[in-house]
Amino acid sequence: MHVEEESPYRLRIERREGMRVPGIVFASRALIPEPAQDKSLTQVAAVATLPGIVGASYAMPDVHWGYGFPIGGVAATDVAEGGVVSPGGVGFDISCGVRLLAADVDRARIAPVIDTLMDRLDESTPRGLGRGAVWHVRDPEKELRAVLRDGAGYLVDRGYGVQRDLDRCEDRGGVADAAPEHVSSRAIERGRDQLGSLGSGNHFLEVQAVDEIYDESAAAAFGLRMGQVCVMIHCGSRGLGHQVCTDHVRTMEKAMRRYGIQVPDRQLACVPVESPEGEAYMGAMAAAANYGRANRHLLGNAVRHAFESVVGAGVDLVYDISHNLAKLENHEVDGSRRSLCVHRKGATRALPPGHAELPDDLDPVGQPVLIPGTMGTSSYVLAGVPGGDAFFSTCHGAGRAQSRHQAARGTSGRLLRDQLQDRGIRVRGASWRGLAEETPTAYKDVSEVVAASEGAGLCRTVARLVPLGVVKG
DNA sequence: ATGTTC
Repeated sequence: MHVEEESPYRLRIERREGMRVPGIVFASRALIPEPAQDKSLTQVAAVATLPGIVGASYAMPDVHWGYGFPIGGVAATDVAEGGVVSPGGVGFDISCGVRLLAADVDRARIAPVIDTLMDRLDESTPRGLGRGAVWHVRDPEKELRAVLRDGAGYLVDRGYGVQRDLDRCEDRGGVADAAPEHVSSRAIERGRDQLGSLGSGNHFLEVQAVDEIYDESAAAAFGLRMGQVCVMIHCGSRGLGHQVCTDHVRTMEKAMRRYGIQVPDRQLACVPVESPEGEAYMGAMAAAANYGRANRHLLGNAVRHAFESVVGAGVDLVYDISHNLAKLENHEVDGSRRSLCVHRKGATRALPPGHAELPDDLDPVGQPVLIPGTMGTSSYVLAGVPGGDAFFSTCHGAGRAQSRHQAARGTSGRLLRDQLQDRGIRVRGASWRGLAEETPTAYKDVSEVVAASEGAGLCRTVARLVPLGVVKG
């Protein structure tokens, strides 16, 4: 494939057979995965063939191979022009995302109790495949439907969490047009006993400290100061979101022929946003997104209780943002305002200062963007900036460079835990195998990904966080 | 990512 370097951190894949728009990859050549084992640039080109796509098929610096769309992909379709929605452009883990909490305490003050704190978080964070959850209620099915409709707001009404948890959450804690009736009974059954659980894979809960501040005024507006203790939670919508994706991909595979849509890869199954199948998916996806926010909300609330009892410190939400979602947004395209379906898969929305959807206190600085690193490495807090041409989007994390199998072959979970603990990072794992698969050497360098994102004009860097202890899914 | 197989 011919990839031209337009400028540093901006590679271009020119239009050819079937592509409606070019491909734009915001990366240095060094950040592009090896094509022999990773077909992500082919996927960028394939996404460019989707009906109604506008601008370009974009990829972020952490791009790597995914289901249909690349992970790190951004694609927007024009709804009024027959633009499609594709579950592959959202991913199986609908509304997977990151929640960052800031404790009212500095790292020096928790040093004497950090092991106790990690033990408490270890106990209070259900994780691993299909095991338990924080949430216990009398009528789970009825309450689950309320969560699917209203998201975290329903939980605050019921006495879990506080108003700031909603003010500082994307969409104020819940997407408005969720349609629980398009979530199958099987999906609901899978989600019933998993609300308030981490899951597995790259999901984690980490106690961190602010180690570097690059932008004082933005950090202050976000509620962050040097040396402060934070908690980062990375998880998604568990089995419920997975089942929603599976159900609607199946429906679309059959329906798309009726709309005369042909795609180069079966995993790019899609239908017009404005079709019964498209609207059903959008509604079910929104419901799964509400489940995802409620999931992180409950885990964050458990963290708050752990800090209260072990440290005697309060914990405030900095922000909660998804990196696997499609949203209907208005953007200017070729000089006119259009309603677009913006798919972000392994890519984070990054609203600039002054954007109407920001809460008042974030209006002058832009939206916080939360970038989890890998185990033992830094994480970052970024902010949205004006301009950029990927519909206000940026990277979402380090991005895998090796398969899970490859990763596990190169190390062992026990060895990895010992290496991390030797560096003063407490590890509370779920499985040795899972730990080995998440070895930092299986990922790109998150600092390079962040530098490329800023260099490409997609965001600016606000703060760096370093890990003190990790509860691993 | 995922009751890692419909």
